[in-house]
Amino acid sequence: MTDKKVNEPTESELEILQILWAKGPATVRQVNEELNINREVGYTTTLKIMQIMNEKNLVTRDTSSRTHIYSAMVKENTTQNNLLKKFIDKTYRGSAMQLVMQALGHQKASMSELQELKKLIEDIENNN
Amino acid sequence: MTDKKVNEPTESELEILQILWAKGPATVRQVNEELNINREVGYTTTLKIMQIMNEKNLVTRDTSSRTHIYSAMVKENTTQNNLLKKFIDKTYRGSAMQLVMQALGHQKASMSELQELKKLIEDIENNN
DNA sequence: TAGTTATTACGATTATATTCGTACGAAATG
DNA sequence: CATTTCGTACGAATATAATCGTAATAACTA
Repeated sequence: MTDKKVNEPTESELEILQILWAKGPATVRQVNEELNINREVGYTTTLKIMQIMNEKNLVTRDTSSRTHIYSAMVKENTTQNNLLKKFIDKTYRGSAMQLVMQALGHQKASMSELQELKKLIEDIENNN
Repeated sequence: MTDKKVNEPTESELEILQILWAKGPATVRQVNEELNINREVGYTTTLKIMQIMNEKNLVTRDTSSRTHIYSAMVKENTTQNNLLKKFIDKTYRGSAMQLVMQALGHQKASMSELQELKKLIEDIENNN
């Protein structure tokens, strides 16, 4: 058991990860400005959270120049999957299918998305 | 705007709702015993949370006898949908389809479930 | 009926996440 | 070079959720 425990990001941390995933490596200021599009957040607040994220190894930072550059250390896909698993357990008592059914009602899917989805289902059927 | 703000249950509250949804109306003791199957929780802890849930109108209680009987006031479906919407926004930047795709990888679906799912997709296609 | 047990109410404590103020120093600017 | 601006570090304050201890009293039991 030398594996590090999986550190789930908190809500604020996830918000910051989203920005880093979308924009790539960024400074605290850049992230903070991005956050402030939606809601008011103080600069040192963002800084502090990103420092904590660094301790948790959710991000790394390049400290070679005075202005540090932060990069996501966890992958979007992996993070989503971890959160999804937990969410399914807590909210759907483990039934992924039930979640899928409800989620389909949640958004108008494009034809191509539906095609893709059908193909995915075919694949699953064939492996059964 | 006379509508009450939607009160999302916290994690502990959701856990208790799950029990009430599954078992129907129950006493604090019954809920607490159920919770203790998985992890240790003090009786007064459960009591306190259920009292808070009552204030939030997540549950009602029959106080006609000394031992109060609690019932869920919110529907499982509605609660799941509210939480799902928020989850999709926060974790999948609003893309329900992406969540669906990932969720399908999360559980072996039975043939009948897959049938049901395909039917649902057909329906969506026809309404497009 | 005396003592034990069960139940509620409620405040206090603990845990965790979020927010922010302040200090300190580096860099830029006039 | 003095002053202002920008950046990090860090502790403290605040917010919210979760846990529990204690008091009061109703109900049960020997």
